[in-house]
Formats: sequence, C-alpha cells, structure tokens
Amino acid sequence: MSIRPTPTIRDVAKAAGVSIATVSRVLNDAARVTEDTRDRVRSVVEKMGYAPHGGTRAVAVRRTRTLGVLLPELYGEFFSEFIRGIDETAKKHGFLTLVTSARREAQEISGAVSNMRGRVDGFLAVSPSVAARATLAEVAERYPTVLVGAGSDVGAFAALSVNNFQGAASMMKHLLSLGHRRIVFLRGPAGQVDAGERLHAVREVANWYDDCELTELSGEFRMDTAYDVVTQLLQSGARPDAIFAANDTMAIGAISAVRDADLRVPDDIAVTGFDDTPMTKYLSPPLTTVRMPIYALGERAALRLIETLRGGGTAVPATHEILPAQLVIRSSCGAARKMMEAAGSS
Amino acid sequence: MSIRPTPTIRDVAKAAGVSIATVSRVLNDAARVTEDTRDRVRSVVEKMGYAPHGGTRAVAVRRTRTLGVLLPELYGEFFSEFIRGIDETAKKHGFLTLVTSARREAQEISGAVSNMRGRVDGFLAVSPSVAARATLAEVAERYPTVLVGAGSDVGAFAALSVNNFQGAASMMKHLLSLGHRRIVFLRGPAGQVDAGERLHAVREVANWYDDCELTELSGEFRMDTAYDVVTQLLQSGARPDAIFAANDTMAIGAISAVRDADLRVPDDIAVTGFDDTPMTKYLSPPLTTVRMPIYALGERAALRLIETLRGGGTAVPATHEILPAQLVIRSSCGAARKMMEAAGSS
DNA sequence: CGTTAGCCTGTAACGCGTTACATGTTTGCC
DNA sequence: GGCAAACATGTAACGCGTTACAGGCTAACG
Repeated sequence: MSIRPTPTIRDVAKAAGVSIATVSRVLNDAARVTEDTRDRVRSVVEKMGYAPHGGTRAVAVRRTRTLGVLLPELYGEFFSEFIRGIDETAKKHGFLTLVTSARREAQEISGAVSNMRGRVDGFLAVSPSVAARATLAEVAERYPTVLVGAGSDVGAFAALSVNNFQGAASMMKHLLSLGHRRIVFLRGPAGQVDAGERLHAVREVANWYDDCELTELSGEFRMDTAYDVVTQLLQSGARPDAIFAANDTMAIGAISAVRDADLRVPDDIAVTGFDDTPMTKYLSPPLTTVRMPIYALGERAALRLIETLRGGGTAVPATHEILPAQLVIRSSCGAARKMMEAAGSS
Repeated sequence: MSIRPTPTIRDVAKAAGVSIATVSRVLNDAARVTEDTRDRVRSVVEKMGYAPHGGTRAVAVRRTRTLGVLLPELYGEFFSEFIRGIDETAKKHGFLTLVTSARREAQEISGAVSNMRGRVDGFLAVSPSVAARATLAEVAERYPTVLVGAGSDVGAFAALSVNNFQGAASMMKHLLSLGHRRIVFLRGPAGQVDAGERLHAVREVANWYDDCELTELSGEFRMDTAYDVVTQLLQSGARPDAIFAANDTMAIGAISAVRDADLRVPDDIAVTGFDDTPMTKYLSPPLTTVRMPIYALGERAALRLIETLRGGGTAVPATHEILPAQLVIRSSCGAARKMMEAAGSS
C-alpha cells in the first residue's frame, strides 16, 4: 500500500528528454509534433501513468470541464435517474459531474455554490422551492446555469421543466372519465414547485365538474407520511372513489394504507401516481401514473449547459423548455375493470 | 443575464486596502489579524461575493477536500442511498463529493480516475466485478482508497462490505424453517461480487438439507429480466415453494410475474429479496428481505477515507470491515400465514 | 530613552499546467 | 550555396491561491 508520488509534467518531460511544452502539446495535440517525439512522450506518459492535475489545468485554462449539480436532496429513484441522465451526457462530451445537495435554505445553497467555485464551469440547479429562487438568480448571474423544474414563471432564466399542469390535468380527466367523483389529492410538500403546479391543475379540472368532490391532503413526497395520512382518512370513515398522489412514492404509501384498511385497489378505491418511476409498472396492481421524462430532463439540461460552455458563452440562452408529461394507464385506476365490464355488456 | 467577472483575491485585497496574504489569512483564520482589519476584509468579501477558486487552492495546498466516488453504474435506489450516505458525511466534514460511473472495463475505470486526478483527495470505489479488481489495485496504490462491496478476499485493500453470506444464509434458513423445500434462487449478474457471495451461501445451506431442491436462474439485477425469467419458469409448469431473489429489484419483477401467472404471493409461491430498499415495506405484500445497511455503508466508507485524509495519511489502513446484514421478516414469505395457522390450531 | 520581544502585515516564491513568443533546424527553391 | 519559409521545440510568463520569511510598528522593561 505504499504510495509512489504522482508524476508531474516536468517528470515526464525529463524522462522523455523534451520540454514541458512539448509534453503538453502531445497531450492536447495542440500543435504539430514530430511523430518520433510524440511516440516517445506517449510511451513515457503511459509508463509513468501520468495524468495532468485537474486543478492546475483548471487554473491555467480557466475551464474545468465539470458540471455542478445542485439538488435539494438525494432521495430516491428520481434523483438517481436524473443524475444518470446528466452524467452519461456529460461524459459523452468529456465533462465530469460534481453533485451536491443543498437544502432549501438560501445560505446552504450559496455555501454549496461558493465552494464549487473554480471546480465547475456551470450549474444545473433543481429548484427546490419558490423561496430559493432568488438565491439561484444570483448563481445564474455569475455562472452559466440551467434551472430544472422551475415552474412556469421562471422569468429570465434558462429553464427546463415538465408539463406538470397538462400531466395532472390528464390524470384528473382520466379518473373522472372512469366515473370517479370523490377524489382525494395527496398534494406533496407545500412550496415545492412541481407539487404546486399539479395541485393547480387538479383544482382547475375538478372545477369543471359540478359533481366532483375534491379533498386535498398535505404531506411530504414520502411513503410513510402518505401512508399515515391515508390511513387516518380511511379510519375517519371516508371512502373516496380515487386517490391521486402527487408522486409515485406517495402512491405506494397510499396503496399500502388502503390494503391495510382491508380495501382493494382499484375495486374499492383507485390509486394513481405521478412520475412513472421504473418500478411502478411492477407493482401489484401496476400503477396508473404520469410519465415524467426524468432521464431526458437530465440529459437535455446537461446538453443545454454544455452547448453554452462549448461556445464559450457566459450565460445559457434564457429560454424555457417544457417537456411533455404523458398519462400511462395501467390497472390501479380501475380502467381495466371498466373495459371488461364494457366488453361484457356489449 | 450579464455576467460580472468573478473577483479574485487580489480584487478583494485592493478593495480592502490590504495585501492578498492578509485576505487569505482572514479566510482561513490561519494567523492573528487585527479585529479591525478582519472586519474590513470580511465585509468586502461579503459585498463582492468572493469565494476562493477551488482549483487554484487545490494547487497551492495539494489538497482538494473532495472525495471521488467510483460507481459501476448509477441505477436505482441503491446508489442514491449510498451516495446520500457519502455526501452527507462528507459535507459534515467539509468535503465535497465527485461522482462518476465507470463500467466494468479496466480502461474506463482508469480513464475516470485519470481525469479525477487533482480533483479529489481519494476514492471510494464500488467494486463492480472481480475483473476490475486489478485496476482498482493500481488506483489504491496512488490514492487513498476504500473499496466497497469487495467480497471477502480483498487482500491488502482497505475494504468495507456487507455480510452477504450470513444474510443470504439466514434467509435460506428462514425459508426452510417455513417448510419451503423447492426453492428458486435468482442469482443476479455473473461476476458481480455480492451476487456471487449470496449464491455461495444459498448453495451451502441448501446442501445441509437432503430434501431441499434448489434451482438457480441467472439474470441481471433488474425487474424486467427477473420478470421474464420467472414467467418462463412458471410457463414451463414448475411450481416452486419459494423464490429468493438476489436483490429487491429482482424480487419485484418476480412478484409481478407470479401475479401475472394467476398465482398468489405468498400463498402459492413465497417471494423474498435482498437489500431492504425503503419501498419494499410498502409493497403488497410487504417484502421479506435482508437489510443491507446501505446508507451506513456510504457513511462508514466516507468516514474512513476522511479520517485518513485528515491525518495526512497516504493510504487508508488496510482493514476489512464487514457490516452485518439482517433478516427482515414481513409477509411475502408466508411467515404471517404460518403464524396464524399455528395460533388457530392451538 | 534604548533595546528587545511580540505582533501585524506585506513581499515573494511556489505549485503545475498552458501558451505566446523566441530560437534553432530543416527543407525548398533559385 | 544562400536565403526564406515552414516547422519543431524550448523559454518564460501567467493564473490564483497559500505560506515562509522579512520588515515595521508597538509595547514593555531596565
């Protein structure tokens, strides 16, 4: 386990009998170098296992070829998929990814950004809440930044989000078309942007129907709180037709609660979610949900940032891209049963 | 969206009317500085939003205060939890986390390590396969490195792993104690270290029982392949008592396949997993599985590396820590039914 | 009041790459 | 063979922090 000191460019130069400039040129194939010299340098580099020091290089060229990712937390399937989208794209273009989580507090965000200074060329920031927006604005003023999941009123930011409104609205329309009228919406965390937009859509669609009876329940984006809140609801005697959870994680908690109350999904109560995390397809019953293109979100965000950095730009063009969300009908909503009934009666 | 240039330490010094050395001292409170000067510098730093350039600093002090994480892939709940354990611990000690995935190929691993040179002080490497071991050995020779999930024969590495053998063995014993004899083991990827150790334990325990009929099925750590392979098995007419999947993801696929074959879990076939990812508790039926202390794995690995770095060490002490895995009995194994029968007959 | 110790602050070197510019060497052409 | 152009390679400056060392000032003591 002895550590041999990592060689520097000067060590390589000496061993190859050339100057450091030549070594640098070989490594970046910046200028023409004799085939002979190049081979000699290459073989020394190989033998010594030399790699340029990232920090120094960053100082010299004023670029790090690294993307900074700012997340509100590191929980669950969502972020792993999002990061994967970013990291794979980044690597494809020769960039690295530096991930940090920073909670809602403005102080923690600017702290995280501070000690990423000189380590990243720009940021991909998942906006945790409306409250953090101002802090992220300052970040975007200094560094090329793409805001992800920022909601619809992003102002002059370069932003990327999913059409939460349209997604949640189609789910509501779907539930109503199946005849469900007493609908419970599990809202998710107050102040969270996506959750807010979904709520907005749910309310609007519910208003279109005179006989739609909407109940809203608060909670975090977590299974346990969703379980608790649904259990409590059912114990109070309420028997809704459907429970629409603002994300899949909550839907899983809800299904579990319905089961534990000795009710069936979807026969007694339909349960649906939002996100389409990979596993929802394999739940019993398979979850009807709304597909968030999570990987694509990371991929696209990374791509926009990289394009700007490639072009030497100082800011990402302030357009707001909105990716579509798509209703995925499986069986937890009761659609399968409905269809069978229809088939039987015809 | 105009970018004002990020200030350097010289800008701050000029604005505060002091030398750059003084600014540096204030920021690192390295030496005694008059209260007056310190306040002046602090307020200028605040006003300009100055933060030292990470790259430069790394060059100067030969330390980056960053941990490099080397993962074989970025899929699923497992890694998100693992990274969370690392990142939260790192942040607590003033370190950042640089995550990269590198597939099995030796070339890709050393490539990833190369361009992390000068960006990280050490590595946390999740050993993807036995094949990659040699490459990681080279990494450990140059940088303080902790190997995670390396299996039992790690040689002179600093390593950390979970007791796969004991975990899988207790699951087998549990299944056998419930009377299951025809057991199918979903092995997971060949060459994967954890999967290999679990298989080893399963075989050994199965051998203790003369009447235990073990079937092994290959596949990846994924829901879809598990679903396919189990579906195929059931279509061939086989009716095992229990299916033990080498991880939870596969177990979910297996349950889905059993359901789609119009069989019940656990009444017709018991299904169990390994990992205890947070959501398994909320599956229907709740999954009997083996708890991997994933967060603790990340936390502990980070801690060991940080301790070494703190002490200025060049290598992490080459001990091999093994964290215990714990059997978590829920209802997918049929234990609940067994208990009720027992209670009914008494 | 002179000397010395102690404290605050500044100057300058250093780390390790990249790159503009300078220097030396071929090659080509008349 | 002589001169210029083209090319290969070296020298040195630069970026931006940290820190060893030096210098200047105050304070204390005889």
